[in-house]
Amino acid sequence: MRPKVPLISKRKVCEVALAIIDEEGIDALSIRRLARRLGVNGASLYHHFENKEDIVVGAALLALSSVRTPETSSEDWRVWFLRNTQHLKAALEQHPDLIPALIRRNALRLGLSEIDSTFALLEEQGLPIGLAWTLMETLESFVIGVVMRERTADGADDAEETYDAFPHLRRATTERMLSNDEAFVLGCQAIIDGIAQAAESAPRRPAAKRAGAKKVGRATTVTPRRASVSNTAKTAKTAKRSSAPARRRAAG
Amino acid sequence: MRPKVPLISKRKVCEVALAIIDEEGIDALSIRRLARRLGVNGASLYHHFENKEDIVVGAALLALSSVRTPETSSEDWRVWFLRNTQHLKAALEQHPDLIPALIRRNALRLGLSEIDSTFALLEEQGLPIGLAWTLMETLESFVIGVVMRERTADGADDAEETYDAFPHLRRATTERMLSNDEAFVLGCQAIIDGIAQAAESAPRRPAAKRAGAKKVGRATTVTPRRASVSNTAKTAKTAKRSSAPARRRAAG
DNA sequence: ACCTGAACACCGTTCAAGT
DNA sequence: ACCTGAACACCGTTCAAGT
Repeated sequence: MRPKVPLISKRKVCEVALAIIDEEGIDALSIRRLARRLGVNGASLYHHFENKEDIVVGAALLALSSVRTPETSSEDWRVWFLRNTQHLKAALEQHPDLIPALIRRNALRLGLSEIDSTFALLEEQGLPIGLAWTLMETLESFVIGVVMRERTADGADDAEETYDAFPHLRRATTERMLSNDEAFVLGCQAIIDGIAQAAESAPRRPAAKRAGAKKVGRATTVTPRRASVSNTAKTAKTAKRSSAPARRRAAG
Repeated sequence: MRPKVPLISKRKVCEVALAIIDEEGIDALSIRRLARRLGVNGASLYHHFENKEDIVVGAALLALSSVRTPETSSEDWRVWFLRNTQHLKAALEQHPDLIPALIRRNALRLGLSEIDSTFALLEEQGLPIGLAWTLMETLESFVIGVVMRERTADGADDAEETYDAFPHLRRATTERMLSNDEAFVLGCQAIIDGIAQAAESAPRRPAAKRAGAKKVGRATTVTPRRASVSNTAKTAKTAKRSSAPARRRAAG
């Protein structure tokens, strides 16, 4: 039977899905379970979502909605970019199960318009626009990696005797100088400074396009490369990899 | 019936599992499918493995076996550590589906004895042992994040007109200065240099244990500014150090 | 000890049928 | 248009039974 006002709202579905994921982990999320908790039949959800992945992505977007508007203050970009990165990390840490889904759907990135205005501000503050993508993507990658790594089991090396055979390892542990948080900030800061450094040895403006082959890294002479990076680019190397499309389900 | 020589070897199972994962993705790996390809009954696998996760981890270890022995040459650690990191990235890129399993089981790390000897060499080469974990974990995290991010769908912004509304975004794309590979090396190098920098402002040896440890980072910040992220692994630099512009900290 | 078929308790998804 | 029960084609895992 059909009620005049729909029983199901996409929003509500995503909220409950997110609750299940946060409470019991993403493996506990099944269509039937989600539907039961919504007081609804599982099949009904397919009138509102394409498939389960769609629901997970919806939950993920919900989880990240708080950090999807970047703070772009009037401070130096090195400062607010670091702070934004820390916010992203904090948000991802609250829902680490969702990271793969966010990556799959490219949903980690801000919307195009936010990116555009962010890039505008970066350029205004003196960063060569040609480094904006690198800055954003590199820090995003770092955050993803750090948060994913935090989830390691880590439950094997508790034996005190384990260290006896490995004195350096023990000392590395006991004399550890940086906490995880400090290490994270150090990494972010290093990347930011690295980009800033690259900026200094780059042409101020796209005036002399070819002139800017400076060395940024030892093994990496920077050749200005403009092949549209969007989707078609990424070159053959990554294209090969990303050619794994939606898996066919009942193909067998 | 039981043959005198077991039909199933753990090794063979992991190899076939890895083949399925690489050929069709991890979602295509099911016990029944794996068993059929092995010419065996699915239930039989449970005499050799605890569960499916165990099999996946076995496949993952197989995939990483080539990079699990670090190259520790006599070069400066900044050099061989970068190279090892690149090797790890290359290995993970060949089996990105396995990264979550590797993380879950903490299998990405080297064995304890390898870590111990790696740390020994690092200390021998002058790195304060208290920074060894941070160095290793930070770069590992970065690699994980970069490889995971490479898997993004990325298929929505193909419309040429999309960029019309976002001029900065377009220019950021067309004037992009660093390729993905270059950006990766830049990030690694920046982290390595950042650690090296932290090492310089640290006590050489655990002499005054509590003396310097505290002020290394204060929740957000790591020691004095490092403006000179050296381009090359060889550091040497230092010249520009004083030119560091008054940098504000992201205090909160 | 090792392998098997059958069964258990689940899945995601589709679809004709109801209103 | 929206919801439902039933069914389809799968899952991972267990277990008594075979040898």
